[in-house]
Amino acid sequence: MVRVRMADVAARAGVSTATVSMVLSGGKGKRISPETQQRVREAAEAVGYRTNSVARSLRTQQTRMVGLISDTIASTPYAGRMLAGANDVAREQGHLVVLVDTERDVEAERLALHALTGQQVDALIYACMWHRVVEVPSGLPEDAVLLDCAPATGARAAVVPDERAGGAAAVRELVAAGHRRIAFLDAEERFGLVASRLRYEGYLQVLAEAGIEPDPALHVRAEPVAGGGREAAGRLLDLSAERRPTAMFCFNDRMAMGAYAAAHRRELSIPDDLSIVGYDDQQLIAAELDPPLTTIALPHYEMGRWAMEVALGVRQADPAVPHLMPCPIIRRASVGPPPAQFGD
Amino acid sequence: MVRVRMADVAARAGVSTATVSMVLSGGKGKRISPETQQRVREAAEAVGYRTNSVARSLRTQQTRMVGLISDTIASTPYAGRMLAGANDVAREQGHLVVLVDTERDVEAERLALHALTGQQVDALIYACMWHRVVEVPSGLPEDAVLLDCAPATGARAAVVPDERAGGAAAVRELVAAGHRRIAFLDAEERFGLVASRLRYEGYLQVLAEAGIEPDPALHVRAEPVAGGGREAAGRLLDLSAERRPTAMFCFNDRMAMGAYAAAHRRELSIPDDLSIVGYDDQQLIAAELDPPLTTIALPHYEMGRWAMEVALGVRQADPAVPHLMPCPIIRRASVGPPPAQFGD
DNA sequence: CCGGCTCGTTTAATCGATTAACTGGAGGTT
DNA sequence: AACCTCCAGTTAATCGATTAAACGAGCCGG
Repeated sequence: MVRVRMADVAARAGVSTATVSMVLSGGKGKRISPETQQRVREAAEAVGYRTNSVARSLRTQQTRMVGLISDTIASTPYAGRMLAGANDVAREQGHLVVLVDTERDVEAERLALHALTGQQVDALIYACMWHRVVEVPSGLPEDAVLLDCAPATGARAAVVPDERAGGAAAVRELVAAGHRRIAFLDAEERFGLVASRLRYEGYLQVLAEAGIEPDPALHVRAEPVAGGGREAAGRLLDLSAERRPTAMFCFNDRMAMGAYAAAHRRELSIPDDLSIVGYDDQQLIAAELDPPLTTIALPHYEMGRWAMEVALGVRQADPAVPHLMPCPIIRRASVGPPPAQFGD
Repeated sequence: MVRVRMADVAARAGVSTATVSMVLSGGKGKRISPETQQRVREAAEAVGYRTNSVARSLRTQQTRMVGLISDTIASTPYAGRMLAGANDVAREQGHLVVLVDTERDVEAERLALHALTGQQVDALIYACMWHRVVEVPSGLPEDAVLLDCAPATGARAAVVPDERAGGAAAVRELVAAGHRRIAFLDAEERFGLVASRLRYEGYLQVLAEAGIEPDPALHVRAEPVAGGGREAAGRLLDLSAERRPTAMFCFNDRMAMGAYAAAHRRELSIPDDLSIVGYDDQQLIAAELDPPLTTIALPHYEMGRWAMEVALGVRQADPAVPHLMPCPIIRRASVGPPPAQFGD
């Protein structure tokens, strides 16, 4: 590939490189006569000139690149939406995203940080692929933005889903449908999920608002996968009629998928006999269950956007406290009124 | 952030920048005395020097960055595995990945190409998030690698899944279990899926090998989602006993999920009454169905690796024909022998 | 004692664009 | 006529590293 330099354009247009630069890099500074501009542009077009951003970056000290360090691109299907949000904003702002996946390896993280700062990126985003509290790696610049994680110590611009409000919305949906015996199929504590505690808080809050005494027997824990959900839902459905829940709020859509299986196995129909709300709005699951699952969406795309907007200075952020991104409820068909014998 | 230049290190070590450069950029060319090397390294460490790769890139004409243009990061959960494969190789080779998502917009594609070539990336990968034939965008360098797509015209290094072999493996698994009436739940033609045709070819090939006359009634098409699978599977299961299939090969795991639902609704047990094989090994679906789904995995990670290896010259590729990456079968629990009355 | 050879290091050109400072000439003012 | 002001563009320094070529000191052989 032949590289065309600015000098080549200048020569062809019969002007200096300075003139070419001024014409091509927008109308700042001195004004160049329209004829000359025209001539330069034609020359550039003719020789197929493309400005070399490495050289420009060296001179201007900005690369129009943003580093995105993430712990794992691979293992979750959420990643895409978050990247998409970040990427969209980057493009809108004329920036490129440089992606590094550290696979949760501290050494890899250090190297990535070196590589990116060496690369003179204009901004940095540190992303987790599921909501958690992180020890900020040393060497992470002050103005880096945390995406889907909150700093264990210190103040940093950060954005996380508003899990508490999401949990509340889920339960509120069930309360509104008339349910009073609402179970929470939670993740086991050993997974140490921030989301687990917060969604539970939302659950309790709405029960309190509705004047429903929480029944500890309805807060069950299992592994947050389909199998765990099936097993936990099974236990609940095998309770005596008066103790059995008429609705379940599941920690995630996979558990909800398991709850569907448990209900079907017992010939219970959703939502006639049992209402279910999930969490995550997992692509290819939630919408495809039968009936489609009412669930709370994680705002990955929006968080990705937010982080990139803050990183590029398009939006201000208060570093003192993580920004809470709302988790909208996605109403589908898994919630209905409780069965008649439980109605009012 | 104070920027430390090589000159600062040189000053502190009492040598020239040339010496610092030679010490720091590996032991090529002239040899520097061990004492000086030591001194330089200490100085660099002391002032916290980090080489400015923009400057280096300008001089050496290589950026150690690889551009990855993809049509949609967002809409599929596969993307992650492909990125992960590419990213891993890039890291092994000391390169960074610059990601651009064009969202299938031709204009965005053109801009991305400009941005990346302007950025002087050392290599380019053009990725699709599902297997298809693409019109290679004009301006894509000759040595760019195509990932999960084949060029409509011209010869390019490219890698795609071996769908035909995958389809064959799926059907062979069923034949081996003793099935003779094997349905193919295909995607509708209007989606124009390359994979559809190839998997069907694999299906036919294995039937032929096994001496089974293909029954056109067992090749049904539907929308390739759970609902389509449910409906198509339902139609097949409602056939008379002697026409009904004992096994189904589904175009993808979502359709398989629908087939499960159809079977359950008819009180058929998997795999006792019906065997099912899917395709994609979709995370969070295949393994979580009950029983876990036997399926064919799309080798996204491996294709990502392959593309990056070719892009970086670690591996040679024949541009004349796309490289076919094997799709391994993932055996779980949805395949068994046909029901007794159909056995031999 | 001098030319030649190593060895370790420095000098200086270079990559390609940006931009502050300057220039030369047209036109205006007093 | 002398001086100022614009205008349209040029000159040259600069960003920070790499590297071919040059350099000087020490050593050896004749």
